[in-house]
Amino acid sequence: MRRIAESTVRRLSIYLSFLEEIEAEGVLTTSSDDLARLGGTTSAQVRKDLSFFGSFGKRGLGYSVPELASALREILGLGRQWKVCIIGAGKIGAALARYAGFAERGFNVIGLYDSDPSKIGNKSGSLTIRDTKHLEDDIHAGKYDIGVITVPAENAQAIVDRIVKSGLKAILSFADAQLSVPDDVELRTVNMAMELEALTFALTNRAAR
Amino acid sequence: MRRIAESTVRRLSIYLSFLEEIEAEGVLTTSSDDLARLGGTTSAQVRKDLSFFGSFGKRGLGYSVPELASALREILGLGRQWKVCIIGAGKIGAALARYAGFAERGFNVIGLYDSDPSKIGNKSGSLTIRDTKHLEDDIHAGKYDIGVITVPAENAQAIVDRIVKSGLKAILSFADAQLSVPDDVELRTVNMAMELEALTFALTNRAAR
DNA sequence: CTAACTTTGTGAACTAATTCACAAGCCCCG
DNA sequence: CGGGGCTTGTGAATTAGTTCACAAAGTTAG
Repeated sequence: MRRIAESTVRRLSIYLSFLEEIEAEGVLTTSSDDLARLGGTTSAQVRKDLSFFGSFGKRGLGYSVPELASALREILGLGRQWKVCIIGAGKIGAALARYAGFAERGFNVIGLYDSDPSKIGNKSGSLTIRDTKHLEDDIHAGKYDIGVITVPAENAQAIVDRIVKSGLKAILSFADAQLSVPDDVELRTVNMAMELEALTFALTNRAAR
Repeated sequence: MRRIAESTVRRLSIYLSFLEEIEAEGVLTTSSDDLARLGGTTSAQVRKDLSFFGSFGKRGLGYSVPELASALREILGLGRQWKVCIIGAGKIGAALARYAGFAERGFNVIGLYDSDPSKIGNKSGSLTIRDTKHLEDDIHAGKYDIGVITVPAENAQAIVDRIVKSGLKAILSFADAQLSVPDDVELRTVNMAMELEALTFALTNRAAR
């Protein structure tokens, strides 16, 4: 399989969320044009994106909503349950731990860690906060597929190094820090400062656009 | 000015955060090579990114850390304070409202809204939760530059429509929904589902990469 | 002052991503 | 059952973004 662009994967997510929405409404077929209108792209782009993975539509007719949704779930790896741990039981970590949207998509948050002794043992929702010193053992035991990092920026790289060393291959970081991981580990960073700066850049340079 | 790529703006943020880090350590000069190593890019990319905005270095020597940091702050629109409101005082909204990282960068969260009568009037940190029915008036009064949306996905578009109509030009959304805004409004979306799906896509298709 | 050494800034070359445009396939109607 | 009308799937063309490669400009040492 050819290397798939990140932008393509992002759009597949968008298509899928739209498909699930209309699937729930009982809509049976849709078209690349419909998908494009919602996703803010073009119908050619939609078809090109899908074409990397196969051929899912019927010419003259469009796509079967349930079939395409199911195919996209498979492509995106949503055909199974994923075990997630959150490291950092601060405000954001706790908010994420209780975020229902995760479970709906097959992401089961089954571990929450912190290094602050005053937090360890406390409950956050249904989870008991564990000491980060157990992280290595828990990861080795295959407890988790994905780690979510919500520790302060200055501790983030150290935690990442530890969990990478223990064999975790996918990390989502909310730390305002530039992290580095080996090539075989997938890292995504949600950096609020960066998003806000993209906004202020646009506001400041509006005249130029 | 030529249209600046989003990827360039993102990298400028990364360069700036590195510069501020070493500025605090008292480092006086740096090079495109240093900036590249940290940002996970190449020195040519760094120089190209900067070249869209002018010429900031000295050949043979590199860049003055304070000067380049200051130039980047100016370019990114961080040379001033920004007034931010958060709409949706749920878990995530409340966590963001108290997030110290915002203020450090000149983003002052001075308004927090919710439509739930049981929340209105409550305090979250130093902010009192206001009824969303005041949003239009407050925006018209010029209270805010940027709106952060943390309402449930199903209400997000309605809120966006209201604040756009009231004249707000920059929105950061955390709702798991595809939102649409007019061309002259800048919208960024942080979609957790999408980030996780990018991870599971990578995990599922690892062999192919 | 000159030569050796660095590092920037930037056209040119290259690579990646998007859009175009149209043949191919399928449905429906008469 | 054949023709008109749609919509897909996909090479080709275009546009956008990255990397190369080197002249220009500055620094340092002798």
